Amino acid sequence: MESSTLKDIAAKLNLSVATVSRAVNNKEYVKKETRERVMKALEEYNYVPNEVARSLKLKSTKTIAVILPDICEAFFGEIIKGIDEIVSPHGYTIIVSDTNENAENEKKYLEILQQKRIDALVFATVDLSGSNVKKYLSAFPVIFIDNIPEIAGIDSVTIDNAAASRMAVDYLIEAGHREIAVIIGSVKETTGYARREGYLEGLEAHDILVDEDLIQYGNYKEDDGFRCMEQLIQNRDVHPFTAVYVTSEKMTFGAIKALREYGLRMPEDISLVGFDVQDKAQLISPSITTIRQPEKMIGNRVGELLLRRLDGNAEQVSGQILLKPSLVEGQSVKRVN
Amino acid sequence: MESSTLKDIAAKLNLSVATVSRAVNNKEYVKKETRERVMKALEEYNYVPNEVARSLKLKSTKTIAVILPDICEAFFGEIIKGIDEIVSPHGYTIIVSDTNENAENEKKYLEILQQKRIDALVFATVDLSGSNVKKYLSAFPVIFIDNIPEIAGIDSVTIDNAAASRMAVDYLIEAGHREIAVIIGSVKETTGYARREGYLEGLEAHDILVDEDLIQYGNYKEDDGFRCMEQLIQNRDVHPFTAVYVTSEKMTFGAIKALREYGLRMPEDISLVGFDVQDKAQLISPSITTIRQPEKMIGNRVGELLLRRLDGNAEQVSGQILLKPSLVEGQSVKRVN
DNA sequence: CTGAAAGCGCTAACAA
DNA sequence: TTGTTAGCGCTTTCAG
Repeated sequence: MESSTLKDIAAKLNLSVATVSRAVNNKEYVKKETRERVMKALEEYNYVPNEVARSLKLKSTKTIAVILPDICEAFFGEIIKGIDEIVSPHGYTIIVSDTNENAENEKKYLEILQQKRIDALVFATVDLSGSNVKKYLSAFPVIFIDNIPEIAGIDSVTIDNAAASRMAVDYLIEAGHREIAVIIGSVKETTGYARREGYLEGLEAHDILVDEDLIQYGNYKEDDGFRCMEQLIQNRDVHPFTAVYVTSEKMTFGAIKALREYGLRMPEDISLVGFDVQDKAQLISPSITTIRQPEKMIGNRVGELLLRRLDGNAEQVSGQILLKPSLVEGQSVKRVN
Repeated sequence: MESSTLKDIAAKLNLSVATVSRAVNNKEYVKKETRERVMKALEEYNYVPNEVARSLKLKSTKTIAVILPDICEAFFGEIIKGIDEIVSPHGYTIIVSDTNENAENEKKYLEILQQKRIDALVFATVDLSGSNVKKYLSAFPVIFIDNIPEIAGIDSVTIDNAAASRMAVDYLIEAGHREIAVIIGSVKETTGYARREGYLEGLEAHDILVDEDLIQYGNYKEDDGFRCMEQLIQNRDVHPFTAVYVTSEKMTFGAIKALREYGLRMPEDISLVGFDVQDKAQLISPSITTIRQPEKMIGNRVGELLLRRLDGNAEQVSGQILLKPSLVEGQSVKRVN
């Protein structure tokens, strides 16, 4: 059946659109009897509110966009669920855009989303400089996750990445390792930078000298992990190590493949601590000791921050929320000595 | 900088909104010089088209919704990417809703999305009856994926599920197995039904008698896989089997866990063919022989079908597109005899 | 080639 | 308690 408009309903009932609108939206100043007549007509004539018209009038679409680099990563899925849990009871809908890790696509989506008049944005950017997003910061609230660009006064929700590295390094040292390599992301963005800091601090705290050649830089992809690990393995005579800490899931997988390819056993020959490794089926063996982020909680915090920004009761303290990571013990680290 | 409207621009330039609109939309009947003046002003006064107003006027939001049971499954992620690849060049944006495998949430989202006036829907439903979606079939084009409810004349894109089962069974028989158990979804929806048919056909074609007790029914979740496998194992004296075919990724994981728990080795004691198993890191060992769906291609076909429906050149033949699954060989099947 | 005017469906003063 | 009116920003006839 064709759906009808407020005007249609008003005509059928010999009322004004204003009155029907009030009834529909449960506003006051509608006689009980009138309200009932309207409610009945709504059913009868199949009224479906037009959210587009509503948005135009109210200048709010009740829509929150999430831009992320790869929708296939379960990590982001959990975050989205976490956000949704908080904002959907308030009538907000989430729309997701996948950039395929491509900064140009980010630019494209940013533009489209502004045209669609989203109310707010949650952004996991791959653009370290943040130059693309700058011009939108005044158009709608933006909350960064995962990767925080170097811009002053922005909102973000992440784990304490330095602390994460500290946990990994401390754990390895505790297990008796002292020659600890690391495969890390670009230090040009805050995430990579903080993870590196934590690693350095960890060594320092235990009076271990840093060997710069044991620090390899990748770009979070599996190939990078492979390449970095390969590099480490090849330099092994000059720069020996017994353990490696890899700072992303994909790089962890790549690193493990390199180990295999070079016939190195894990953990017998090399111990490994990964990052974000999600082994939902617990089928990987040996199971991997890994740093984990509280995805759901990240999503929840983002949702709460979002609501605060959208309420606009504007206590505009920029919120750099840091959550605690955890270390999940597997069998990929060998105790030595 | 505040963004401005067509009206603002028109005022600044002493033109009518109509003319400015024409210029902005690259329509004809605009003097070249005027067009240039407008284009320059657009920049200068920071004009951002209001897609909401446009949608209201044009009665099209250029938005395609995807409702799915769990956004964390990479399977759906790939499909979304596949759809996006096709439709985004035509100006459509995708919005994703995650129902957490809950039919009530499907209902909720269906309603919201209709209010938001989406142009079309791609639906991976968990509601076998399809009763929730029926009333929306006339409101916008709906294309079903993954799980096809029993409704006549709907569009869908799936793999040939019977053929998939045939492949799995033929493969096992070829490897010398004749006592083949199966863990399958509900046969009340077409997917489960077809997968069962394929299994039965496969046995029949090789003159193997069907033992109904070797057919276990679950609901696609990991727990179901575990429970079904457990059942099979416990009945093993009376209903022996050397191989099992499991028809979803989660159930496959559950089944493997049950095998482990009961001390059965794979493939030495029991051979297994899984479904949809995505071992992106190739870290599971032994690697699992599995049926795979061509996700990207499913997405592409959905996108194409969508465009055809949206163009509305209305060759309304309902499209039940069937794609070919494939079998990826791993090490979970043992050759016998 | 350009402008005036209507209207998409809704909300919110303001008046009655 | 209800109706009238204006207007959100845009597209599109139709007239000039």
